Amino acid sequence: ERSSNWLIYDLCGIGKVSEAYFVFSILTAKGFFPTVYTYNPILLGLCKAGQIFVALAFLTSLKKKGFTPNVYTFTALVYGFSMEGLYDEAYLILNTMQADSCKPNVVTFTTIIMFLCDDGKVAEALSILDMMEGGECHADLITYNVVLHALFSNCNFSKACEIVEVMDRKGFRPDYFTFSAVVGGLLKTGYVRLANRFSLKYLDEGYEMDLVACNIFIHALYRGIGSKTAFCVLKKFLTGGFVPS
RNA sequence: UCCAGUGCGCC
Repeated sequence: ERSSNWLIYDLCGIGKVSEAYFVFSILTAKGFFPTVYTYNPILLGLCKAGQIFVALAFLTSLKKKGFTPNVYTFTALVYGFSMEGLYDEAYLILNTMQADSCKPNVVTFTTIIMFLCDDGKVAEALSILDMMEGGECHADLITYNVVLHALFSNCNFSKACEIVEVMDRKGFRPDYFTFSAVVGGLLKTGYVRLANRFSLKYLDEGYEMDLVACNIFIHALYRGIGSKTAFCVLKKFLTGGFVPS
């Protein structure tokens, strides 16, 4: 049964959700008992494919058979609704999931926040963040990264500074997601000099680095300080064992 | 213990 979950998980991961569902139906027809590890990946796969209503119907049928959803299950639905811009429905899930003794967690809220931001509804996203800060479910680094990404992409620097101060006060260390969100936003909006300063600062402080961050920083340096600096940084990465894509 | 959320570009 572990390996069937595995197969279903991998099928969903490569976008073959109907194949995964097919495997699921065969297995259950043979008397196999699915768990959250079996159907959650299918539900999320459906949601990511824009099939939120199929996912809903599937969940209804699971519940009828006595299978229990968990917070991952509802977070998948929240993902699906938010992705389609159906925020009222997403909010409704937050309330109705309590009937299945599930409470939304930081992932659930961060998911809505992210889609609201991408949809230009940053003020509404920030109000959810405020609500979290006032409640028992606190924002984590990913939540802040998502919000900073939106604020820097929209040149809302004053609010961004507030957030950075809150992060600092709470002891959250920025990571390469934070910096690529910040530098990427600055580059996109034309603040090349600022993007350079952030890049150099991050590089100086010897934080962790990955390919995406490397691309962004080299792009920033290339457009700002110039190709020489960018090339030096690239060279440093290459000799450090980085494999460019 | 096997399930969920964040960043560049290409498509």
